[in-house]
Amino acid sequence: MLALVDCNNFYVSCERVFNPSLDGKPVVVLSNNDGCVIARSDEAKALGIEMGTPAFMRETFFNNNYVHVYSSNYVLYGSLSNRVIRILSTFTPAIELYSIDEAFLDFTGSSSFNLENAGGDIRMAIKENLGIPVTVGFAPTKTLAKMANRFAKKTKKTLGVHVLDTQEKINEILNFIGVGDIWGVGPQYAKLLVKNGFKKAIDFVNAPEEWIRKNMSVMGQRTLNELKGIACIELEEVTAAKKSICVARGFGKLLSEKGDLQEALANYVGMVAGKLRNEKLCCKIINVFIQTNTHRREDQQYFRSINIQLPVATNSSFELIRYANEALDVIFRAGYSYAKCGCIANDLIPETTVQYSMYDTANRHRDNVVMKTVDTVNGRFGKDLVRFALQGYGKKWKLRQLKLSPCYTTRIEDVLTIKN
DNA sequence: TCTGGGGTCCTAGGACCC
DNA sequence: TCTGGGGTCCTAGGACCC
Repeated sequence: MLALVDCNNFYVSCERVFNPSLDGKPVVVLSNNDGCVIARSDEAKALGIEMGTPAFMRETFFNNNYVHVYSSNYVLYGSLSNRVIRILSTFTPAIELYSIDEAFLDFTGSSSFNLENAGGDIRMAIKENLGIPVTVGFAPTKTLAKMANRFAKKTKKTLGVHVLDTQEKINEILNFIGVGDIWGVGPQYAKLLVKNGFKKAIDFVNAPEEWIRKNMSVMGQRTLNELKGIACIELEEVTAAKKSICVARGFGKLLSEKGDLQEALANYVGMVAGKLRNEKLCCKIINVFIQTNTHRREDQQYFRSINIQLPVATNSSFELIRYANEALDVIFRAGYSYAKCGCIANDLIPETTVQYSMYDTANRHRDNVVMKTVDTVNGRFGKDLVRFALQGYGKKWKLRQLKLSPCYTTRIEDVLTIKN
């Protein structure tokens, strides 16, 4: 049996841990740049606030309904996520970290104990130690465990735990859940399925396999098997090596000066390089892209990206910033209002297996020492004290984060003070 | 009349996930 | 004025090879 443990409204719950006055009130958390709603409390959902709603369109509504609005604080959420995982690890060592707020746990072989009780224990441990509410779904396959979890959240009767241990219980859910709520079926496939008469998950399960294979590729077929109880998606206890690392951001406002884009890009590339060093990886290819605001139909649109093949794989900030800047020279066109740019590192290899070149002109040993020192200094002060020239101090591109909560668990100045 | 077959690699685009 | 970011996988089509 597999369990899927999923934190309820995770980002909102994190905000509530350090601000209990938010309990029972409508709370939303916004995406980067305070763009759209990416997490909602139950009360916010009840008000009809949809996932992905642009915040600026609902500002009056938020004010009129006393909705508490927060910018996303990924440092805080990441830190609490680690603590959730630590608690989950005490229940079984067989665990896959699926996302910041979800984990699959394998209870195969422990069928002797009561799963309902085990689910209740998990919920209580995380609630009491961290103050975060979670929901647990048990089932023989990942896709069914997802479904059990979703069912537990939707019905409320289940007290946050649902176990799919008989075909009758599985059928009950398949009859209840719409195709769009199946894990692996997104909006496009949901539309296609409904158009062809498959409305509920049960219709999907009974659909002809050839039709699924033809219209939804092997992924659809896999989902079909998973729903029939045939496990096709393995538990990945070891986090797979990353295949790409990306940093891309919309700017706080539109930019048309090349210098401003250079500065933004240099900062994002610096972040990519930092992530690479963190994971002890180097990249052989970087992709740089710039784009205008696609929502503004009235504006001239421009999108362009370019791949740069590096002579020697690297994770050095100055080297990558230099290449990215050359890439920008190629793709930049004057006369557009740019809204976003980004850098993706591809073809990642471990630091230790970099193939050097006879014709290499860079002093890699020296560069590595410099980067290590920069990381140490910046790490100690918790911010980018040491910066590269192109990264500048203009910050015209900077994110809007007007409603950011403190980093309660990771920054000493932000630790809560208890009054006496 | 008849104009090969089998393979690899790369890229762009589309789907999905949280 | 303001519309997220970071990932994965699959497929089709084109270029190229012998």
